[in-house]
Amino acid sequence: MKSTRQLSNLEIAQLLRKMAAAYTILEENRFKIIAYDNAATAVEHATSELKDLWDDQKLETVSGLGPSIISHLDELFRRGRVKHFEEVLAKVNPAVFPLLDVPGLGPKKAQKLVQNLSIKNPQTVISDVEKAAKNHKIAEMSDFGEKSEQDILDNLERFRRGAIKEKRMALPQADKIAEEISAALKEAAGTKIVRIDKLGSLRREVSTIGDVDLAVATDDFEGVLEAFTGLPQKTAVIERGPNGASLLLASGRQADLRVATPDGYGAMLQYFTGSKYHNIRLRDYALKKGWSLSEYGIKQVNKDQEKVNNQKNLPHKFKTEEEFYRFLGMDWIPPELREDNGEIEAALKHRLPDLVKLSEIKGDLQIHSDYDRETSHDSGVDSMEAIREMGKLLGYEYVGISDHNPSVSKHTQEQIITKLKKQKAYVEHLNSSTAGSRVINLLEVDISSDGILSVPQEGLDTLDACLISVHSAFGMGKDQMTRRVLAAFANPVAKIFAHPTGRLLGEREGYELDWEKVFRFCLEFDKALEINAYPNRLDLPDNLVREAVKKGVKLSLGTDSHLKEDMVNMRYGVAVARRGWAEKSAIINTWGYDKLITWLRWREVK
DNA sequence: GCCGTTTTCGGCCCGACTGTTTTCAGTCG
Repeated sequence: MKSTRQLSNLEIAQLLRKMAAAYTILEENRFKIIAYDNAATAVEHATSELKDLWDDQKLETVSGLGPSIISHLDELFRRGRVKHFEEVLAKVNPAVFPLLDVPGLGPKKAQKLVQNLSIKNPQTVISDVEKAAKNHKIAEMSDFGEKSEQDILDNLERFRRGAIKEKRMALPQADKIAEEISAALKEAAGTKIVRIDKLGSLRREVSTIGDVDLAVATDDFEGVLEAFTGLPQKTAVIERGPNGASLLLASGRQADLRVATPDGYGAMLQYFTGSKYHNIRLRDYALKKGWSLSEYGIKQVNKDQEKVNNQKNLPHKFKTEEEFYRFLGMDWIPPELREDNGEIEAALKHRLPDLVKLSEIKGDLQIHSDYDRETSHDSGVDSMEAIREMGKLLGYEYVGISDHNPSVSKHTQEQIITKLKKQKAYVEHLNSSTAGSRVINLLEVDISSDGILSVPQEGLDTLDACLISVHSAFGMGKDQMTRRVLAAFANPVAKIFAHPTGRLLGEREGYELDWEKVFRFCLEFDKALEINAYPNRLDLPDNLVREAVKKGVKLSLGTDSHLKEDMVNMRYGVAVARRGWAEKSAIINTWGYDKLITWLRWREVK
């Protein structure tokens, strides 16, 4: 089965959302609208490409896709278009759709605007609306006024800026801001603070973060909010309400604080940690049990609808999240799992995974040293000795030194072999003393565009093992790239595929790979995929980690440090692993030295 | 249109905020 065009999950989700918006304007049954919206969300969150699921006739395994939408998607993959969708969309003025991306404008308001202003052209609608607002045409319209006209102007302005910027931070950057603000707030508010936690995507350790959200348990809301809004890190106070406040920071980032009393803190923490989809599913479950959830606690749903007579229905309060989840009959769910990916079902059955912990990591398997400065890419700045000392400080049994391969343009094959033989002898010399962690003799080897490793076999054979990675020709198609990588990975010395998607957060999408094939290959030949903990990589991404974990593919953690101080970034690699439901057993860095070195040095018989 | 640990029919998340309203609809997170 071949479709005319590869449709990404994101494109499909956008199409479904467009349908939901169209149905909203056409005043379809509101639950049908919700169903389309939910389907869009389900597609966005799917851990596999929908096209691949369709190929395997497994679309119905995605919760949120039912028989009707699946039949439409079937048509979409077969013919590249859906007749029913086209008919529905044809009934809606196409100029509404660009407006939906403007904050504050939804389907209803967008429809009123294009209708009243007689706009038909989706290409010009944004500037047409802007012009109308400036000429005070919008304030005259019913359901709009002076204020909403100005809001539209402001939001169009934000939209223009946002369309260019809208960059989320990498997790480590957001984390650093959170640490700084927390420390300053503790300093300023002192004993008024009973507890302080991160919230939102930051607490769930998502790889990219929008705003920095914090929670404080206190009996003195005023005092804490006063301290927060007075922090010297701020450039402006954006908002200040009774239960929270928002600051603009010098970096242009926003920091939000929510406060709650200690006896109700658990429910608030749970609510604002999200994710939205986790909470929706949780409330849906609770509702069926007769409970209604909110940031203030859990209260009984009044079946008889007579809430008027029942003003005493105050919520149960929860000091901790553990109590909150226990009340619902489930285990406490680690924040990293709260994405509505099956964690609620697992928590009910008491079968949540025992997620890998930083303390279980016994070494770092990608570090660059200054041993050889004529490498194909950046060398590190610290010596192997300094790195192994740092390893010892972090409690590691071993450190994997994985410098880039010697530059091919600056060396002959013979010179590369000679260098690597020397390196091997040097590592052996280091390991003859017990000054720090054991050094593992690795190398990060470039995969050339034709799938050949940039080091001759005799050089590779001096190593304990090598990591392989793509550092050039990113633009090739999925099939060609998969062949390239697997050709290189077939070398018995190649044990770990480093930063496998090649993405750089906020800078570059990864290249495309046929993940089913890569996973199968790893299982068949006993290879590992890296979770690279470098701040702007965090690669493998969490959704692919989840797939790898499900299939039993081994994972390797490496910080890709070029400075020994960066080795502390290991915690972010662990965060990605945890978001992918990885237990200790999935990660080769949790093995002791003997087991690991045996695995690395093992060469399959060809 | 989707879904099932009280339902294959009868439900479908919660609260805040905003602006334009005389009691609520739309949007957001």
